[in-house]
Amino acid sequence: MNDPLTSLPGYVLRRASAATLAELNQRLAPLDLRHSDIAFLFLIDATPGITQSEVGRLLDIQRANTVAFVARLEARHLIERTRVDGRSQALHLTPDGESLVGKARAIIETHETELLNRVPTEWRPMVLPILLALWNRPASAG
Amino acid sequence: MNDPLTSLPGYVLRRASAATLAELNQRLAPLDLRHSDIAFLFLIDATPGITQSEVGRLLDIQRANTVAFVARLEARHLIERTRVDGRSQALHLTPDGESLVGKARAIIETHETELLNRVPTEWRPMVLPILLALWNRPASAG
DNA sequence: TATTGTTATACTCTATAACTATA
DNA sequence: TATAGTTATAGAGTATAACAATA
Repeated sequence: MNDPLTSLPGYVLRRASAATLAELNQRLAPLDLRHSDIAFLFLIDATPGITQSEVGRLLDIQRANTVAFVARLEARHLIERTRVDGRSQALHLTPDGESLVGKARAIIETHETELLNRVPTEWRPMVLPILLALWNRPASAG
Repeated sequence: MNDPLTSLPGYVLRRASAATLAELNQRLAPLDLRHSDIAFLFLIDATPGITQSEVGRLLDIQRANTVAFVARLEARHLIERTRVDGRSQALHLTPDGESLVGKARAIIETHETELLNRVPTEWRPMVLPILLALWNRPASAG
C-alpha cells in the first residue's frame, strides 16, 4: 500500500509542522509553556513596549484571540501591561518573564538545531529560504 | 522592529503550514470539503477497502477521531463501509465520492503546483526531500 | 491479550460578530 | 471613521480514558 499523500509538498508541509510542533510542546512542557506562548514572549522580549495588537498582527493571531494570551501570561506574572494611551497597552516582560524566556530560548535553540540536523548538510542553507518562499507572506511594512 | 521568529525554521514551518492550509481550505470550499477530508478520501481512493483504523494510522489521526470523519463522509454518500470481520470495516468510495475526488484532485494539483512555484526553480527539487526530512517520520513498514 | 469501533470529554487554535472607549 | 481591547461564541483539530465486541 503506497499512500498518495507523501508526494505532495503541501501535505508533507502540514505533517512536518504538526509533528515538530508536538515535539516542541513536549520540550516546553517542563516550563508549562506551549509553542504559541513562546512566540508571544519572544516578541515582547525583542520589542519591549510592543502593543497587544501589534503582537497579534505579527503572529497572525486575531485581536480577539490575543486577549487570552495576555491574561494568562499576566496572571503568571511573566508580563505586565502599561497603558500607553486610552486604547493601547504596552507589554513588557517581568523579571520572572525574562528568566523564563532565557530557559525557553535554550530549549528552542536545541529544538531548531535538531530540526536542521535532520536535513542533509548540503541542503541546510536552503531550508529557511524555501520555507519562507512557501509561506509567501505579503511583504510586511515592518 | 525586526521580529526574532522568522529566522527560526521551526516557526516558519508552522506559519507556512498554517497559511497554505488556509488557502487550500478556501480552494476546497466550493466542494464543501476541508483539507482533512481530502486526505481521508484520497487514501480510500488509492486503497479501496482500507479499514478505518488503517486510515487513522496513516494520517496520524487518533482512532477515536476518525469516527466523525467516517460518519460525516458516509452521511454525504461519499463513502460506504462494509463489515470485513466482526471488528473492522472496509471503506470504499461511492460513485458520488469518486466524482468529488476527481474534482478535488484538480484543485489539489493546482494548489500544489502553485506552492512549488513560489520556490525559485533551482530549489524546487529540494522542497519535498527537505520537508520529508523535517517530518522525520519513523520508517513505516508500508 | 490485543485490536476495532465507539462514546464522552477536554483542550488548543482559529474565526467572526459585536460592543466600548478612545484616537 | 478607524483603531484597541474586550466579550461571547462557534468550529476545527487533537488527545485521553473507557467500554463492548471481536480476534
